[in-house]
Amino acid sequence: MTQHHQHDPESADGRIKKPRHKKHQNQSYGERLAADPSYEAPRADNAPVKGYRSEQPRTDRGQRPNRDDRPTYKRDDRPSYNRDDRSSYNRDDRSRFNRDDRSQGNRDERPRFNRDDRSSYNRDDRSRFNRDDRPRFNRDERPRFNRDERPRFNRDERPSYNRDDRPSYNRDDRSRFNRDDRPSYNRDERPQGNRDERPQGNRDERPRFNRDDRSSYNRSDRPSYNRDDRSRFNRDDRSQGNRDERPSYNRDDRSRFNRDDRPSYNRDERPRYNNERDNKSFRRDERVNNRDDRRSEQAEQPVDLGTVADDNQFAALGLAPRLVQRLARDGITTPFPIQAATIPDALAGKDVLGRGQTGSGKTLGFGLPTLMRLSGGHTESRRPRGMILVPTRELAMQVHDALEPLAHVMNVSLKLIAGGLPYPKQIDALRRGVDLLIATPGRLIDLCEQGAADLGAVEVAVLDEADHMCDMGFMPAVTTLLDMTPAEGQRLLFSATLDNDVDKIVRTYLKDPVQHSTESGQASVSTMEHHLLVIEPAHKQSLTAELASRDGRTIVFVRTKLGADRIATQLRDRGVMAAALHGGLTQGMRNRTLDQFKDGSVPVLVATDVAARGIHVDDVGLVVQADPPAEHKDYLHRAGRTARAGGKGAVVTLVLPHQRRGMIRMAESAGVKAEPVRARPGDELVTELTGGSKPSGYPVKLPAPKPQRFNKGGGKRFGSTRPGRGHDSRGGNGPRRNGNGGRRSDGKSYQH
DNA sequence: AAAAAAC
Repeated sequence: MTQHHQHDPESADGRIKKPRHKKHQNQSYGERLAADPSYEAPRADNAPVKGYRSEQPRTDRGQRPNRDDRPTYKRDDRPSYNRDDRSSYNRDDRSRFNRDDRSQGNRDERPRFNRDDRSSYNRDDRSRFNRDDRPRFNRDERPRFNRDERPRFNRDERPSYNRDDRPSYNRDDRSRFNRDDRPSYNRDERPQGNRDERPQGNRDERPRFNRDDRSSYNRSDRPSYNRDDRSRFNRDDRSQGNRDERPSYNRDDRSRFNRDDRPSYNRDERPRYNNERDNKSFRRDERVNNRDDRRSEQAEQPVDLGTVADDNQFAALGLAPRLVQRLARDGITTPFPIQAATIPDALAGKDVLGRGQTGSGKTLGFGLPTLMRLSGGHTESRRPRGMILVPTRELAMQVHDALEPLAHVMNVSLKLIAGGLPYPKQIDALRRGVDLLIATPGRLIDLCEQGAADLGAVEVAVLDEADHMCDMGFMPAVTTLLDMTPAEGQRLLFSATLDNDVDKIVRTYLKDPVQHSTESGQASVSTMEHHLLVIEPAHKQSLTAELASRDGRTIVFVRTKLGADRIATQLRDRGVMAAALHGGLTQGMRNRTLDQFKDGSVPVLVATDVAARGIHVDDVGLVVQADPPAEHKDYLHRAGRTARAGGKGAVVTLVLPHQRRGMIRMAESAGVKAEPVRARPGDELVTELTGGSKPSGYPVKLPAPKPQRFNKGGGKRFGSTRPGRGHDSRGGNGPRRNGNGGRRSDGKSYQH
């Protein structure tokens, strides 16, 4: 920029100068003043400067005086607030407010406010507001609410509310309750009740209540309540109740609940849960020894898992035979594309960036290499060597359950670290030394801060659903945890989509990552159909109910937690068995609801986006988005709950008119080919989607939770030592609220 | 922008 540029806004003294108007650009001030005498020359350099640089007193500029210049606030100088100096507030000197001297204010002389003379407020005299003349609100002409013509509420005609006419409530007229006429309650006049005249009631003559004469209440004569004389309840004489002879309640003799015979709940013999509790010793050194013993023992005698077919492609990826055998036992013999792509690289120790659609098998994609790597190593107390981070507790459970049998054959111990379940077990497991953690961020950070866990030995760190983990809210937690892991460790990052701030994480934490994207980040499952229904707001409820009343499993997605509760209730009121799932419920409720959805007793799940990602339930035939998703990624995640594993599925999005444009754009970016269609309840399209079944209209109730008798704690996971409290590990009454106590971590309150 | 994630 040249020094004398025409538009250089800075003048020599550094003040901002307004550029001249274009029209007068070539005129000097003199010339312009000559042409227009009213023209005021612009401020010269010595002209008074306005604003804070001005020499002008602040008060002249309409500002309050500077602190030191303000005289009026000095305590002793203030004239007006000194009580005794006030002139105008002196009570007796007031002229205008002197009660008796006011000319206008004399009550009886004021013309306008004289009660009876006021024209406009006088009820009967008002002209404008005269009751009978108002055209639209004329009281008497309104047919239904006309005061005097209403037959039922006319004051004088109502029989029952007239004070004096009411027969029954007039105190003195009551016939039945007249004090003096009541015969039976007057103490002295009762014929029977006179104390001395009662024939039977004479204290000493009454036979039946004589203390000593009673037969049945005589203490010594009662046979059945005498503690030692009872025959049936005599402890030692009971034949059936004898502790050692009762068959069914004897703890050790029960056949069905015999601890050692139950296969699945026996802690020590369950094959899949075997990891931590093998040893009965509580002394740490012994436990460690036992643990090592177990390892070598199992290594010597591997379970016979069947043979590996020659063409098993998992074997070709470089996985251990035992792992391949275990997979084959579950019928998993052909790797999904994402697995085939990432497993070799991950096994080679490289950092991997995996992008695959929901349901594409990402869990095994990172799980198998992780287990391979951790197998056979040595884990110190509190220093796990592997960590898998997931965004929701449900997902953590799912990953844990999926990897558990595989971890078992690889002799890798793993532990679910998530909120909502008791600390002690997690802390114990860590202290004992657990190889692999599957964790949600909050609890893991908590445990690290407590000193229960140390991530300094983590060789493999996995981030599942990375794009979600890189959300604004999650990012700090995730970076905190990744910062605690050694930089030279291997990092695997898996996600359906790789946008958001994923690249920030990738740049910071991954070394030369190998990227594998098996599919585009778009909807490409051919067995999934998409429908955008443009609906009237008033039809939303009934349409949702119609769609959800179909046979088979349905997930209804809504935007907010309150919305989930509300719609679930509405659906049940209309006869559709539905339950809400969101993060505001107790972990126990969340588990129960998900279990009920999985076992089919509740076919409709109304969920927030807590269920949008990763949750796998078979045979969800329809996803209804009662509220459109916030963005296209959410659409894909939600849609991914249906048409899993090659099944068929439909996604129906209810779109309100004002959401139409945004929804079309979203569908485009999601790669969904669907035209918005107008729809109302009962339409053919809706019938087609639901198979024609309609909600019954009769309210239904949620199934009661299964009675949990011997399986203490009430569930297959999150077992509490206190029966009856479900999974809620907290004390106290009332529902457990959101994990952070009903308060958001960002300090705002929930608003809906 | 809500939801999720710790007591």
